[in-house]
Amino acid sequence: MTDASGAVTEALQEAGSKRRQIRPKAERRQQLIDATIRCIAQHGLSAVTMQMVTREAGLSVGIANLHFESKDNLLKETLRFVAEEYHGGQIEIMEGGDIPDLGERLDALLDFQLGRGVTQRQKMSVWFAYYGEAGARPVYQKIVSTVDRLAAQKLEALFIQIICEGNYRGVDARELATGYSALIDGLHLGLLVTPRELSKRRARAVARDFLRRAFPQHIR
Amino acid sequence: MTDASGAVTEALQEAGSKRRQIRPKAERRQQLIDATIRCIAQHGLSAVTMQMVTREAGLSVGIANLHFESKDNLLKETLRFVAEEYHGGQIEIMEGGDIPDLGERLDALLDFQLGRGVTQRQKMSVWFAYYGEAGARPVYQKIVSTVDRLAAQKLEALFIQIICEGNYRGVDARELATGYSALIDGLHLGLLVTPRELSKRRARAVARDFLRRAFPQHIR
DNA sequence: ACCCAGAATGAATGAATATTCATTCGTGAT
DNA sequence: ATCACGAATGAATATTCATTCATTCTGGGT
Repeated sequence: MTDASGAVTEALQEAGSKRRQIRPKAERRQQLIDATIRCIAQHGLSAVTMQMVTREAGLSVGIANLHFESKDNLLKETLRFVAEEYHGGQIEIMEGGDIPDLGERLDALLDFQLGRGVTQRQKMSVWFAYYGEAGARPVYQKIVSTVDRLAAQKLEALFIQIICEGNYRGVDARELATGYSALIDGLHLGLLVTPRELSKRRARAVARDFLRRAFPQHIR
Repeated sequence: MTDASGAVTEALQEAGSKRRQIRPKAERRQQLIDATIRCIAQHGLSAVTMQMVTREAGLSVGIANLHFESKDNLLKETLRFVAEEYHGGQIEIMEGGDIPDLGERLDALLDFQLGRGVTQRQKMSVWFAYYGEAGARPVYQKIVSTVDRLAAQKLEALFIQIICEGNYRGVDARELATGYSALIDGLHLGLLVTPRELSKRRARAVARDFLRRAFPQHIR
């Protein structure tokens, strides 16, 4: 019976019913964060309103202030979510217990960074919307730099392993890691702002080229 | 006498006098654009108000709508100014009639892109604030991609010259240009968001390294 | 000296929006 | 079946902000 009533509820909601649903706090929070991401991507950070977000989430305006205390906080938590999702995925690959071959691991990283999931316009828009405000908002800066630092360390560690394994000379792991990260960021930016000039395919080729120059034995 | 009265006026204004000054349209426009840049850098694009901009410019609120027809337009024109300033400077160097040596020209480009003028927080903030909104605002996208395309062509042309001169093999000018542009963008982003982790000095070193790998004979 | 075109002002207006809170209603416990 | 807790609602409030425009003032032309 539960299933049936669930289906009915869903149908009613899609039809615009105002049937009220009580759900756990964590679920509502995620629902609102997801809606916020969609709104930022579609309308831009500066145009996002609470009404817009809650309508997108199919909820009432009051709910946002119930689960997050303010709009500011909702935006902050949304950034935290996106940042952790992106860097978390990266870090998992870089630590990569499941991919022993270092060359393959690099490829997996590249796939993640320029593959379907991350380069969806939605996520990129959100990412850069916050970067744009970071100059003026220390809170955003802190959230981003915290996860960023960790990812940078992991990347450097991976590069060091590769340098050892390949016995590469005259290569500074740290500098290379900085360059690679910057390159990926720049490519994301290009994909977002000038998708006409830069295809995903080409972005991947460019990044791969960078790695090939540095680690010719690992990237063929 | 003109000079003296100018000095007096300035002094009065600094002291908070409300003495009214009539100035040519072009000058007022620039004054407002400059104020807008400062406001975006300090408060973030989404927090900028007309009151804020006009106060920063030392003018009344009405004036902004006199010279630009709306806030939207003021923001659009400000982006156009910043974009043209940045790309104009770049293009001038790349065409570089005054620097015949190609290696030196590359160095000059690097100096411009990661030197004092461009990497001032102010300019970078503005730059990325707009990028952040570009996903949702076709107008911004168009302004940026127009100047971007031109700069990309010039860079490619310069790289082709260098490849010929150095007789480099297996290097695709277009792909390299894409990579270099993306790298510079990414470094700007790093300088803006995580200045603690990335100094200007290191950013320069990273970019130089990229060029050295590609054109070892030209960059020492 | 005096005009007056039009630059500049800023109080007033109205629209947009974050936040509040009195009320409603679903749900699990009894 | 009933209750009571608290999740959910959305109309109302207070604030902020873009835009307008009646008025004031400047400076070049006569």
